[in-house]
Parts: sequence; C-alpha cells; structure tokens
Amino acid sequence: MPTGSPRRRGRPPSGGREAILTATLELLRERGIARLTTREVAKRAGVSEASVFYHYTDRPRLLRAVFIAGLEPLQALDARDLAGRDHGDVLLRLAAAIERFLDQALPVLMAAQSDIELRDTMAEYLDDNGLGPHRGVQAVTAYLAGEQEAGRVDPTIDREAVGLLLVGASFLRSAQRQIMGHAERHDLPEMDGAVAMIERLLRPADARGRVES
Amino acid sequence: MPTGSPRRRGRPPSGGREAILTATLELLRERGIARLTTREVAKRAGVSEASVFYHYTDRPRLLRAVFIAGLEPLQALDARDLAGRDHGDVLLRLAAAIERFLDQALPVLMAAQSDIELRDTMAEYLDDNGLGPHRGVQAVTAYLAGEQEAGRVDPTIDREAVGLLLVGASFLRSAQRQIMGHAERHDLPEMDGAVAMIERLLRPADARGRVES
DNA sequence: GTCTATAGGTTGATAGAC
DNA sequence: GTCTATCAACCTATAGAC
Repeated sequence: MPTGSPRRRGRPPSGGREAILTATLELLRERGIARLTTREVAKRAGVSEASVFYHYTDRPRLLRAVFIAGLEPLQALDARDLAGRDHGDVLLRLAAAIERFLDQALPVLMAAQSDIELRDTMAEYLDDNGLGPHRGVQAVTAYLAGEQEAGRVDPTIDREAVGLLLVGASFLRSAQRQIMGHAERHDLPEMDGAVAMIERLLRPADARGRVES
Repeated sequence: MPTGSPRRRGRPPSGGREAILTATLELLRERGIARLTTREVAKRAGVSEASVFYHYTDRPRLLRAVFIAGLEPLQALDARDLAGRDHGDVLLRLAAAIERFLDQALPVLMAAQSDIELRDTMAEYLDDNGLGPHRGVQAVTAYLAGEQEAGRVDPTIDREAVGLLLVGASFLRSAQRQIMGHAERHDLPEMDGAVAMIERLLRPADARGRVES
C-alpha cells in the first residue's frame, strides 16, 4: 500500500480555516484582545461568522489555536545554528533572534493574561510542551557548554546565570517596545553593550587582559 | 488664614472611592481584565454600580486610576537606599526589590495591553512621568557610578549595560512566574548566580583573582 | 454620595437552508 | 463547508429619588 498521500480524500480545503487564524492574529496585534470579536474576525477573513464557529467551535478554542500558532517559532531556537566570528557575534545574533521572536509572540503571550482561563490553558500548553522563557536560557547554556568544553570559555562560568542575564535583557527590550509603544523618549540601552560585558566575562583566565584581535 | 487643614469642609469620605479601587485591583489580579465588570467591582467593594460611575465616570477612567495606583511604588526605586556588605549584596537586594515591584505591577501592565486605547493611555502616562523599565536600569546605573567614583568598581564597566542585564533578569523571572502560573517544572535559575557573575565583572582590575574574604 | 431600575447596545453562539 | 438570520445573555452608562 502507498505510504505517501498524493491526493487527499474529499473536498480540498478552501483556505478559510487558515484565513480565520491569520485574521485573528492580525486583529489581536492591531487592537488588542479586548476588541477582538468573532464578528470582526469573520469580516477580515472574508467568511461568515458561523464559519468561524464551525472551524473552531468557540472563542476560547480559536484563541488557543492562535496562541499555539504564534508560539511555534520558539520550538526551533538553537544558538549552535548561528555561526559567528566570536562569542560576542554569536550571542548578539542569538539575542537578536530572541528579540525578533518575542516581538511576534509577546503580544500573544500578554493577551492570554487578560483572562484567567486563557492564561491557564496557555500555561498548561507551554508546560506540556516544555516551552517558556527557559527555552531561551537553555539555548545559551547549551552553546556555552560546548565552548567551555573546547576551552574557549572560562570553565568557572555559571552558564545558566549568563543565559538568564542575556535572555532577560532581550526580553526586557522587547517588552518595553510593546508596553511603551512608540514613545521615543526613555529608551533602553542597546544590546551591544550588554553582550560586550558578557563577552568580557566569558574570557578564559589565560586570555584575560590580552589586547583584542 | 490657616494653611494647614485640620478639618476638611463638607462630608468626610466614607471610603467608597478607595474600596472601589482596591476591589478593581483585586479582581484584575484574580481573574484578568476580560472578566472585570463594573458590576463585580461594585459587588466586591460593597457599593452600588452607580457609585462606581459616580466616582470614576466610566470604565476606562476607572482602569486608568487602577494602573496609576499599581505603578506608584516605582517612583521611589533607588539602589542607594539599600545598604549591604558588598556589591553582590546590594545588587541582590535591588533585584529582589524590582521583582517584588513587578510581581505587583506586571499584571496591571499586561492588562493594559489587552486594549489598544488603554495601552496608549498608559504609555502616555508612563512617558509623561518618566516611568518605565528604564527606571530600574537608572537605579543600577546611579549606584554603579557612585561605586566607580569610589574606586570600588572597574571604571571601564558599561554601567547601563550592566543595568540592562540585571533588570532584564529580574523582569524575566517575574514575567515567567506570571505567564507560567504555578507550573512547577521548567523553572528559571535563581538570581544569586546571575548576581555573582555581575559581581565578578565589577571587580577592579587590581582586585581580580584575589581570594574571597 | 449612594441607591434602584432600566435603557441601549454589543456579543457569542445556534438553527436551518444551500 | 458556507451562508443568513436570530436569540439570549451580558454589560456599560444614565435617570431620578433619597
């Protein structure tokens, strides 16, 4: 028997299901969850409201689907994929990747905080799938462990602590952008300086005080 | 004419106004803003619903008042108030203070993200009053500047970068507690390790490698 | 300042035809 | 799978008496 599926049974999907998901995510980011009505979702997706309920049963389940879709990119985060000249380079790229992810996901994560049932649903999902902020910390930790083994990073460094510091800074910067909106004043420092400090910390003892490059 | 106010004119306040504020804040933290109705607020505060509108005009203004009340403790944050044996001690206390503040304020900050108009209102308020995450960074920066001047901290240290790292870690830890709820697994590292790494970074060059105490 | 009562409007969800 | 039409529930806000 054939294992592939060259042709699915039944009527092919018309794309309505995905259109609803996309429309919901857009409206969530644009207006906030409080102004997100199934009516508006249907309008933007170009389907009827009943169609929304046909596909997702009720509003909480629709939102759950949106949350999961919005968090999906976190699954693949790995510092070792990011090549770079030196530690500073890799860590800066990793921090940038985390900030990019958070800029997308934070609106969704925060929206879930608006309702205790949504919050619990999402927390359970995150927990079951081993997701959450610790994922970013793990990415840093794994990278540092490899570098320590290769003798390129001080072996007495607390890998997890460094991960917490780096991911925390990225998180704070992304959250600040969202909370403060486009208020230009009162900016946070750039990541460069923070990464430079971390880099200084990582240097093996025998390399300390050496002049750069 | 007397400048003090030994006795206010008119009927003394019965405490209804404050009861409404407190009830709103409680419900916000317990159930989330989506389930926060003026009806429930009135019930918990022990007043009629009309009383809520008498005092706060409409729901957005009530929420604005709650946000401001919830953020007030940030105004006073200053690392120099926190005495300690050494840098690690002071920074650990400061981080703890920031986490305590955020545990209270983050639910409020996140709730404001649920509605774009609330979000903008709050962002404007934060901006006008110079509030926001940068306040925590400033507290660290100010402390480090003093210590650098006294020769107890490496003068080549990027103060703002260190502030970003420390506040970021506190922020991440507090946010994780709220987002993940009481899911025990997948914890983040404690602050101690992170502070120890920062402390190592701060040591003046002539003190590096010295054995502790 | 506080209350009761209610108007007015919005929303999530269902029914039933196509 | 998609639609139109509709309902029951709920919420904010106001009116007017005390």
